[in-house]
Amino acid sequence: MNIMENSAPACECEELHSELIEKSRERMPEQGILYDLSDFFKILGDSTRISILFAIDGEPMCVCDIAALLGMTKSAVSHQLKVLRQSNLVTYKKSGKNVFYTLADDHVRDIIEKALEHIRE
Amino acid sequence: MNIMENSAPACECEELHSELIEKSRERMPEQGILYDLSDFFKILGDSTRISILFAIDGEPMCVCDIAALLGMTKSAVSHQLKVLRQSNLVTYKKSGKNVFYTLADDHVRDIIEKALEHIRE
DNA sequence: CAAACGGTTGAGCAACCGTTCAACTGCTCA
DNA sequence: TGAGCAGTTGAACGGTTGCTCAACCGTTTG
Repeated sequence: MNIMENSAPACECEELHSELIEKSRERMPEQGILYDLSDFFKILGDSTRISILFAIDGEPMCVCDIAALLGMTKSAVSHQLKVLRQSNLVTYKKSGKNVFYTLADDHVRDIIEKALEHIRE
Repeated sequence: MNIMENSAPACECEELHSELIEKSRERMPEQGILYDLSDFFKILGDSTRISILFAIDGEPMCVCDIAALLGMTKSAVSHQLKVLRQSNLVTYKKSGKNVFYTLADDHVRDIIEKALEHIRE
């Protein structure tokens, strides 16, 4: 089932340019992809999480240090690290009492870099 | 007298690796940039808005057609278009009763493309 | 072993956000 | 000129989300 063909919350207007709509429909990625995409950006759409990613880019850091660096509680940082873990943006390595977090993926660095360019334009 | 006393919302733990923290602090972009960055990703972090961007990529579309394509009300689409307009991700051109929206920027296409690669990995 | 510390977790709360609804503007055409 | 449609807007509501707080787990150390 595709969003485009659903009958649910219908548009209340006539289809003015049905050809345009049809062409656009063919170009659209499938719904699952769109959700994955927005979910991915949702993760990056929080200043705490972005900050964490910058913090651990370069050298692994433990929760306590990240918390100190960002001026936040361990708990708040840990909650966000969980989100980043679940979306595979970070990995970790336990070492005694500490847990060191690292960027999991170079892709993410690239995307953030491109977004930085866009912002500074 | 507490050593940990500082202006920011303090972390409740000792600074275990203060050198690491200092180095990381130097690498960090300034806070304003971090906010701009997360604000940008926040815009992309919604499936409706991402869908709209895909829809109008290629050929300009009017609100009514986008609504028909996505199975949403004109109102909902218009609200999201406002967000996209305010963050300069889309531009528009009025033509009679219609308003045709277009992608404002190639940067955005690039970023979404990179994110797509990441998701499919 | 018990105390201490790093880290995680779940519940709860407040702020935020996306949709709906209703009212409105402005353009077009009969 | 006025009916009708495209589009916008603001208020309101319901779901989501990020932080706090308190309790907890696992490792280290005295």
